[in-house]
Amino acid sequence: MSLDKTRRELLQAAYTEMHLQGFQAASLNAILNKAGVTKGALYHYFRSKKELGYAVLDEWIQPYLMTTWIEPLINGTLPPLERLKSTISQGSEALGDKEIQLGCPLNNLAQEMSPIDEGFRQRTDALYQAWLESISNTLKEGQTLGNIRQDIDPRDTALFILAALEGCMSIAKNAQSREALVHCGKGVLNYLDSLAG
Amino acid sequence: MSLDKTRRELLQAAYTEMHLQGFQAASLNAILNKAGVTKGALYHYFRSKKELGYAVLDEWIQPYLMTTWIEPLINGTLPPLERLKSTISQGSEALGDKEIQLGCPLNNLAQEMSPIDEGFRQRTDALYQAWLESISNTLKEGQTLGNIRQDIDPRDTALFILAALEGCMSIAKNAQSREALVHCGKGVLNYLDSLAG
DNA sequence: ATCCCCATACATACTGGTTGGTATGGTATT
DNA sequence: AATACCATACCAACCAGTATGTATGGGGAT
Repeated sequence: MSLDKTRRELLQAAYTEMHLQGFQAASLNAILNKAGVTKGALYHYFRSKKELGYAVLDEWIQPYLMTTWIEPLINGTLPPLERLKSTISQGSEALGDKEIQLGCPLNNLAQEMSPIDEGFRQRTDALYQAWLESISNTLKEGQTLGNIRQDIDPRDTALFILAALEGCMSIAKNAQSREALVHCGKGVLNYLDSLAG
Repeated sequence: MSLDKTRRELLQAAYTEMHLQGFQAASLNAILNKAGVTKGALYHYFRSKKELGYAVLDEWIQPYLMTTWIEPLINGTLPPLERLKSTISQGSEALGDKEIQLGCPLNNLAQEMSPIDEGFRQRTDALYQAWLESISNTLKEGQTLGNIRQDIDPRDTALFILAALEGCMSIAKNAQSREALVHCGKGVLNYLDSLAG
């Protein structure tokens, strides 16, 4: 019976290294060092570097996205608009300084890999679609409840909110500054307020 | 007398390759092939791959940013809010399909390199600051003219606009879709309209 | 005008190191 | 005994960078 401990440590090490260096620049030897195993272990569990990268997306980044950004929108008890605002606030505040400097891992991979590898692109796109749908549904719910303006298109608005969020992360990453993230996040929250109706 | 034709072709080839693959994954040999020269030429004009990357930012990306995104804000004759909207519209429409798929070259480099190389980070940050200031000044001008709301902070708002713009580019890049860019851009323009006052 | 001098502007060939990937072998578990 | 699990050793390909060679053209001396 296997607990796949080695596999999990490989995934974690790969995630860390990819988050720091990007996928292409992430060295397998560096990952192996960090995980404390050797090439034999790696190629026992994964057929190639690319499949390791796919697994990081499927088994590491996706769960994080679900639990801290999507599920609070689905399962939350607050009114829709407040639920959106609190999810964004909490998600941002939960970020450590290092995570701000390194940026959103999903966005990083999407930006780096989507033009050059279809497998990565499909995965990142699927995650964005799920995220988008959770925001869009929350907006729709607010519209039926009557406390979100009726004249906005939920999908377009959700797309814009998502873009603004990722943009804030990008700005903060480049400025290497939590303050930039806070200022930019304030803009997002102000925009959300403008959706009340 | 030298027209630095070789140097310019190296810069252009490096820009293209970096735009497609990213800086780290851009192969010098691929750049040399594309430019039609050899290593001797490259290392005659640039001391290292990194300095070539810096030069691409300084001499290729910066001019593009200035002429199509910043100077229209400074020299434009439209009223401030319309000037912002038209600059954004025109800048977006000028993008070819390939450029949408490959994303904003400034954002690409910023995302990839800012956590791991201070030289890149300083350059991309300086460009973002210049961009930010041009937007911020346009907002201020609108406030003094009275057709932009007085209760918004120009710098914070400019930061949010910039984040939203870069976010739209990111979303469109990952979706590989001009339609996504258009929908998302609509959100930006709507937001800008909400600043009128 | 012509010779030399030498810097500029590249091309060619090569280096040590790293890359992702493989082949093989051993060991523990079932 | 067979399979899962993983370490070691090795590979060709590629990497950025360097050492060296060479063609060219302009400037000064004659």
